[in-house]
Amino acid sequence: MAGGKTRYVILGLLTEGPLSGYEIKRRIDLRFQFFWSESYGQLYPELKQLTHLGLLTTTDTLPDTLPGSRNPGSGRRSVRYAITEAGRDALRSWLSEPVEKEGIRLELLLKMYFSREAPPETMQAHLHTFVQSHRAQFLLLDRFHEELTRIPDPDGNHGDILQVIEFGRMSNTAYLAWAEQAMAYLSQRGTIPQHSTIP
Amino acid sequence: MAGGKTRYVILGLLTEGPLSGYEIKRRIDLRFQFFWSESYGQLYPELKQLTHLGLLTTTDTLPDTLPGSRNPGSGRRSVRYAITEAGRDALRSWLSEPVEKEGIRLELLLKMYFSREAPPETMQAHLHTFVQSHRAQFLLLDRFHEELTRIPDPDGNHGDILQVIEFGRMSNTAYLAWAEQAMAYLSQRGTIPQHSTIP
DNA sequence: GGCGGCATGTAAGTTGTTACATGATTAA
DNA sequence: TTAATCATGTAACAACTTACATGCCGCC
Repeated sequence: MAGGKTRYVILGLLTEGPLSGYEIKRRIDLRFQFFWSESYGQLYPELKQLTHLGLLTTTDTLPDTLPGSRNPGSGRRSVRYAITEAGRDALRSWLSEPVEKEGIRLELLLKMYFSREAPPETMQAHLHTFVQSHRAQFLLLDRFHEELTRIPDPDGNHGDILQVIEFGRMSNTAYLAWAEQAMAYLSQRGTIPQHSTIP
Repeated sequence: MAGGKTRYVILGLLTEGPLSGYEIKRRIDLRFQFFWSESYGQLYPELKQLTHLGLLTTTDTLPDTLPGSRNPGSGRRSVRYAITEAGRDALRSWLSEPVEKEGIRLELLLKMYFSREAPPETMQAHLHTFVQSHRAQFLLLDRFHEELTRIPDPDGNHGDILQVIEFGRMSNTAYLAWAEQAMAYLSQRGTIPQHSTIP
């Protein structure tokens, strides 16, 4: 009973307006990248099930349904999903339920913990990759933030999302600061051999 | 091919000395609590398999094998596992492989993102729980740190572990700082209704 | 005599990933 | 014409959790 959150990610995203499965995936990859992920193998079956449960409705955009299209008979097929009132209820009910225990798994820390078994260069390389990917995350965060500010927000609904971005920024900052420290430690450890023999 | 890390957690932990399955579980729960978790359902079958592969050896401590025991025939049964040279090789080889992409899933942020669908009190309650659990994590981190300093470390091998603890402290600090900010935001959002009507 | 901690294990079920299959459209 | 992106979907597999079953030991 730990999983099954895919459902609420979908429902939540659709409160912003109707989307296709592909678009949902893209939003998750771009916006949620630093705290969530979903695969098509989860997404599509769940969309089907949610529709079956009446929490979503579908509007199948067929090739020729686009009026005034330059090239008739064109236009990619796509299934757009929209949330129903029942779907909104399900989302709200989930929102009020307590957050389940988070099960984080950071392989980097596992390797750091056991790294006395390996030369310092190994961990330095891992940390380097870590730093790179978290620096890249900052850029994605900025891009998302920019995107958000370009969308008008009369009722101040963007505040919650801004908080999420803030989380990304703050945790990333901490991760990078730590990585720098750890790098310094490793280069120092590297110069000191097993047991210092004073000549 | 994403998982299968359980193996290396076991192998790594056993570099510190022989342990029973139960002790391994306990160490993971106490020391790795903020970045890793394992269940018995993973642990025991993996121990069996690793032994089968020759990466571990077992020493079954049977009730009457304790010499000089006050009460003969007593002593709990426990299977102690020790790492072999092949096991060490496997661990070292894994250490040198690149860290796989981390798949974090923070339900709290998901809820924060969609929280405009719920009253501010909901998120405030979730954040409260979040703060509590991360404050508790600090205590566990301190306990572990203390435990570590009590163990003599002639060759300076504890440095790597200290870095892991440092990660825990720094990220926790960031999480708590963020939570405070988010709390402040929510109480302010709470006082402002949908659209401010100036009388 | 019962509870909590020590200790080992399994079976069933759920969740999630990967790889594959398919095919249209657009731009180089 | 070929690669990239859009787009939907499934089957097989791997990983992981939960709940259960079992039993000893020491303490209150």
